[in-house]
Amino acid sequence: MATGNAEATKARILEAARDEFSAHGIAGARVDRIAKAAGCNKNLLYIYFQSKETLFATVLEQNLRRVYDELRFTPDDLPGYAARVFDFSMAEPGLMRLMAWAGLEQETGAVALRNAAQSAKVSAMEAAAREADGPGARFAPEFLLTAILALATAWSAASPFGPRLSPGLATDPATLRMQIADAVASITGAPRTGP
Amino acid sequence: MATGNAEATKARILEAARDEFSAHGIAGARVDRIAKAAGCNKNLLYIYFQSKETLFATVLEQNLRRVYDELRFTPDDLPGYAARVFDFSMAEPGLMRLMAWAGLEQETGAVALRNAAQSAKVSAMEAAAREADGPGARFAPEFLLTAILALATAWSAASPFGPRLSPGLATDPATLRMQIADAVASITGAPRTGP
DNA sequence: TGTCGCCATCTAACCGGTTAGTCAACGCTA
DNA sequence: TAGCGTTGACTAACCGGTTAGATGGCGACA
Repeated sequence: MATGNAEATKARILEAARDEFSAHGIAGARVDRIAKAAGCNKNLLYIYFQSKETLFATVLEQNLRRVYDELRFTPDDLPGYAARVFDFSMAEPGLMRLMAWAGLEQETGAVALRNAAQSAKVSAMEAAAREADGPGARFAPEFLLTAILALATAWSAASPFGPRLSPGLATDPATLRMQIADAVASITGAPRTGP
Repeated sequence: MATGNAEATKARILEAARDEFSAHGIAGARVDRIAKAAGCNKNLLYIYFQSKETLFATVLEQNLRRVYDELRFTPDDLPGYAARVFDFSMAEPGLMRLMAWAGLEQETGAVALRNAAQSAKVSAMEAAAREADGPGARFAPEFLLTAILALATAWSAASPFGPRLSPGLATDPATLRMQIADAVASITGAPRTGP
């Protein structure tokens, strides 16, 4: 582990940092723990990333970008999008928690990224609505988008309402997924996939 | 401020603690700041409440109880309930943040309280559904309840999706309230209040 | 009535462990 | 040997929690 793999070390640090921040937030995270988990010295963190806050910002941005890359937005199939968001939120509880921490702490860094993603989606929804000129949607795109995201992530690890209540008898993900898509369908007025 | 009003001092501490915890969470909160804001000595906190964690638990439970007292649950008018939850979440952003922090940190104290409230509501919904024996609801009560809460609080200060995006052009609360109630109506199948 | 002692309330100062952040040097590779 | 990657040792500040004591109202007793 001597030389040559600075890039690998950086990646290891980012991964460890992701876990630590996801578990404890910025204020609760311990730099020593991150270094230990990454199998390197604490000082490396400060050489590669300037500070704890910068490290968090980097981790957040990197993972947020992953979300936007992996989650294709389909303005003409919002129930399907909701289902995919749900899948993602269940597959990556750590990432959900990370986003929740970032929201609570006054983390300003990723706001721009999020705003851009949001307005892109809103535009796409407007375009889709214009194309299929039906009866005119009941809700504005901004409202729908937030509602869909809230619904799709309501059962994730970061939500105060979902998993912590009655942990044993959690509905199995498959039916939950279907119900979410169904609910979104009835809000948007889209045709339901189920019977 | 010498003697006699221990009760008042305790209340002042609890208020200051609520603000501090709401702003910074448990790990980020500073006991010194709480004491200063409460206008008393730090040691009093440790006399009246045993530790920082206990103080947080006390603050949380007190405020959670307030929620359950002030928010009447109406199983036969879920859109109205959603609207009231929304109003509450907008009127008390600090409390929303407090609950979000408690969810992220592994705060176990208030779970029992919440579970009790949840199952009471689920029972009430089942009873209401049995009484008005319509076509049988599309969704199970547990699902509906979580969905409603997620929707109603999606625009609160604690939500990652709502207010932080496009802060200037936030839809005004009145229409937002109506839209939420409307969305809940279309999920539950309840008659809509609007046209 | 004066005053003595008691107890609840509250405070200033302190403590020891922890934490973010730094520094000077070492080894490996080219 | 030049330099990047890496490290152990270090520090200054911070922070939760503690200790010893000040303040002042109040009842008991003479």
